[in-house]
Amino acid sequence: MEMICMNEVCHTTTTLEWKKGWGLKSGGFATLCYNCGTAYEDLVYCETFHLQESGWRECKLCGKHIHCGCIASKYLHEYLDFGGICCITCAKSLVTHSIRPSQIPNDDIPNGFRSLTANNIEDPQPSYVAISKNPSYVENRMGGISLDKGKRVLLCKTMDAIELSPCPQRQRSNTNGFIGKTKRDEIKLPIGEVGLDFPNLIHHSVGSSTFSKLENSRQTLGANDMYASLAQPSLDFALGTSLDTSNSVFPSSGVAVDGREQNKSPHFQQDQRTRPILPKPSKSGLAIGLEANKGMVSQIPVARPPAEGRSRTQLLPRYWPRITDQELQQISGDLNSTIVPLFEKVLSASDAGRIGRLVLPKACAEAYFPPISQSEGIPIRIQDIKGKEWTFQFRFWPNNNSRMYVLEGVTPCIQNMNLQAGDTVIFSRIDPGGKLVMGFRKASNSVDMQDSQTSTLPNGAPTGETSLSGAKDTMPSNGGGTNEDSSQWSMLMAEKKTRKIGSKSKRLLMHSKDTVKLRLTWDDAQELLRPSPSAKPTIVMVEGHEFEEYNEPPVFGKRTIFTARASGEREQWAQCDSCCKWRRLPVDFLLPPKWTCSDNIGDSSRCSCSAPDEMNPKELESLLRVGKDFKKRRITESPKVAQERELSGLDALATAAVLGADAGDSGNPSEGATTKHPRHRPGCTCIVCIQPPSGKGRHKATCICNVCLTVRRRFKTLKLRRKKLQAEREAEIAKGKQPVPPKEGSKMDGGMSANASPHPNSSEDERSKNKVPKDKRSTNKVPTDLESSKGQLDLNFHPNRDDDLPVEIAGLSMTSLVRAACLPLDVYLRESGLPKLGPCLLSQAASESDGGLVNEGCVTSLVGKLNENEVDER
DNA sequence: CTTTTGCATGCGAAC
DNA sequence: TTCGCATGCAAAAGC
Repeated sequence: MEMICMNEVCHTTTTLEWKKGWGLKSGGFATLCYNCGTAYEDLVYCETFHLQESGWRECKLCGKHIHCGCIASKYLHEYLDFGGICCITCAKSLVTHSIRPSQIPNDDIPNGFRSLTANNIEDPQPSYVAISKNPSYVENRMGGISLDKGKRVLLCKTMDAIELSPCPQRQRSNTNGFIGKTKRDEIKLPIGEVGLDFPNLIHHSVGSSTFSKLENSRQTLGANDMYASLAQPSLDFALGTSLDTSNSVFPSSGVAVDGREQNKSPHFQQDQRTRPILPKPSKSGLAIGLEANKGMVSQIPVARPPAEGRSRTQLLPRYWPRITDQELQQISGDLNSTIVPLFEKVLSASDAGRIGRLVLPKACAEAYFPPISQSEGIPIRIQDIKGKEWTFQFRFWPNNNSRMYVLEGVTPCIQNMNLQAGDTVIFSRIDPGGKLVMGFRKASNSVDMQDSQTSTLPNGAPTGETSLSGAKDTMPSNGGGTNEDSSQWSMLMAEKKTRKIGSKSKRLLMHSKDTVKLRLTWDDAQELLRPSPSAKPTIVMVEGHEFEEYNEPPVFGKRTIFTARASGEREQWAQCDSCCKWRRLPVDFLLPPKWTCSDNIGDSSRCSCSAPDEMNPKELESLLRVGKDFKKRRITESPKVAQERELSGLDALATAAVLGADAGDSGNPSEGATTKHPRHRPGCTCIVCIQPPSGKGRHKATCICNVCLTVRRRFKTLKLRRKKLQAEREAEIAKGKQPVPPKEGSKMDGGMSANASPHPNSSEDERSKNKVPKDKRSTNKVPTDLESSKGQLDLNFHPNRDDDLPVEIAGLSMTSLVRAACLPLDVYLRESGLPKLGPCLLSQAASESDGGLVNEGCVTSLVGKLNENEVDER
C-alpha cells in the first residue's frame, strides 16, 4: 500500500508494509513506512479483508456485488472506515463531498493518491477510503484504515482516484511509474484465463473471521490452481499470478508443486505467516505508467521496485529490475503486451559457469516462482519475447533450515545469450498471460572488452546494453573460437573484478549504462564549465608548465557554438537568452550562464535585442546544425571511441599541426571551447592536456614525429621572427627611439626556452652544454643562436593558444590577429609595413611553407604578432 | 576420467 | 545473531 508517510522528516510517497510482532493493538500488526520505518499503528490490518480476498461482497450502500479478490473483479471497490467495502460508484458519491486533509498540501499528494477524506471534517471517526484499481493489491496490503492521531490521510490508488482528481504526471517519477491512469478494462482478464470458479469463491468468501480460514481459503484456491494447471495443455509458467489465485499454469508434469496445496512445508508455512499475502499480478503498474507517460519516456534505467507489493517491500534493491521506460514501452508496444519487470540478478561465476545452475535470490524465487514443496522442484518455461522458450528446473536445496533456490539447466540459455559472470539477467513477466521473460544486461567490463555489444529490441530499437529480447540479435550463432576466448577472458576479468571488489561492493557497482550516462553528463558539464566571473586565476608553474588555478569553483557557462570561416577565422556564436538571436563573439569570450544582447558590449552594433540578426536564416540553420551534429556525435560516440579519442590527443595535435590549427575547430565547433577552460576536459587536445604527466613519454630530441617536426619548424620560424624584431629594435635604437624593453617572464619565451623541451632530460643537457644561465633562459630575450635552441622544443607551447591573450590589445582585436595569422609571412610583413626579411630568412621561411605546412606562415605570423604585442605592452 | 548432483561451508549483509 | 548465497567438495552417475 502506498501513501504519503506522515513523518515530517520522511514525508515521501512510500510503501507501507505490514509487520507483526510488537503487540500492537491492531492484532499484532502495524504498518510501517518502507522508507523511514515509521509505524502507523492505527492503520490496522483488516482481517476481514483477508477473508474476502477472493470472494464477492455486497456493497453496503447499494447492494451491488463486488468481487474483490482478483484482477477479474467486475467492479472496483473501496474500503470504508466503518467496515467492509463498497463499490466505486458509491465511493464516488462520498468523494464528491470530500475534503483534503489539511496536513498534506495538494501538490504533495503523489500521482494516484488523492484525498477522499470524509466530507464531514468534524466527524470524530474520519473516513479513509482506499480506491483500488488493482483491488488485490490493496486488499493484500490494507484493510480498513482508521485515523492516525487526527491526521486525515486518504490512501487511494490508481485509476478512479485519478479520474476524479487527475494528478500531474510530473509526479510520476515519485512512484517509478507504477501508478498512473489506465483504462478500467486493462486490469481485467478473462475469467477463463484467470481460472477462477467464481461461485466457489463466493461460497467460501463470506463469514469467516479467522486467519486460519484464510489459509483454508488459499488452500482451496490452490486446488483451483491445480485444476487450472491440469486443465491447461500449455506448460507455460504464468509468473506471479500463480502465487495468489489462479492464472498460473504449471507444467503438467503431475508434480505436486505447491506447498499451499499440500501444506507439507513448514518452511512455506512460516513464510505464509510472516508474509501473509502474495500480491496479485499487477498489470496496472507498467501499463499504467507507460500509458500515462507517452511522449515523455525516461531513458534512464531505473531500479524499479517490482510492481508486486510483496516483492516491493521485501526484495533488496539490488534485485530491483533496471530497465528504461522506453525499453518497456517499445517492447510492450510491439507485442501488444505489458512487460512487468520483476527482478534481476548479477550473474556470479557459479551462475555463469558450466555447471548450469543459476542461484535465485530466495525472496525473488518465493515471490515470483511457483511454490515448491519438493526439493526436486518443477520444470518451468521461460521465454524471450521472440518466443524462444527455455525450460529450466526450478528447485531448491535444503540449506541450514532454509532453502536455496536454483534454476537448473540454464547453461544453454546463458551461452546463447553470451552471458558471463558479472552480466545481469532480468526476469520480467509479459502480461497478459503471465509468461516469464528472461532478459539480460551486459556488464560494463564485458562491454568494454567486446566492442560494446548492443542489444536490439524486437522492433529494432537499440537498447544499449539491456535486452529483454533474449539477445537474439546479438548472439553469435555458435561460440566460435574467438568469441569463446573473448568470453573466457571476459569471465576471467569479471571474476577477478568480482573477487577484487567483493560482495561488499555489490551495491556500489555501477551499471555500465549508468557510467556512460554519467560520463556524458560529466563531459557536458565540462564543456560548460567556466571560471567564475569574479575569479582571478593564479598562474602556477608545475614542472615549468603554466597552469591556471582558480580559488573559486567553476561555474556553468552558456553553451556556444564555435565556427571557422573559410578564411580560417574562428568565431563564437551565442544565443541571447532574451531575444534568442545569435550574436557573434570573440572566440575566447567566456559567457556567463545567462547572457543577453545587452551583455554583448564588444559589439556596439549588436548589443541590443533590437539589433537585427547577423545571420540570415540559412546561415543560422547551418550554424545550429553544426552545433547539433557535434553534440550528436559526442553522444552517440561509443565509450570505446571516446576513450580512443581521449588517448589520441597527441595524434590530434599532430593532425592539427599538419592540417592547420583550425582544421579541428572547423569540424568540431564546440571543441573550440577549450580556450581558457578552468579544467581541461577529457579529450581535450590542447597542449597542456596532451602532455604526459611527470615528463614520462616525452619525445626524444631525435624524434622526427609530426609533432616534433612541426614544433621545430614553428620554433625556427619564431626565432626568425624574433630575430627580425630584434633587428627592428636595434634599428630603432639606432634611430634614437626609445627601445622597447623585453618583457620579463614572457609566457612565450618561458615556454620555449625554459620549459620548452618535449625532451626534458635532453634539454637539460642542452642547457648545460650551451651554458645558458637559468635566469637568462627564463627571460624573453630572443636567442641569437638558433642552434642553441635545438632540442628545447616545447610541446606545451601552443602556437594557436590564444586563451591567455587579451581580446583587445592596442587596437588589435582577436579577429585581426587571427586574420593576420592566416596571412603568408611576406604578405603580412608587407601589410604591416614591416621591413622584408633578408633573402636567406625568406628562403628559409619559404622552404618551410613548401614543407607542406599550409598554416605555418599563419602560425608564425600570429606568434610574431602576439610577441610584438607583448613587446609593445612592455 | 569426466560430469553431474547434492550438500556443506564460510563470508558478508541484514536484522 | 541470523540469514542468504557463492562456492567448494565429495559422492554418484555417465561416458
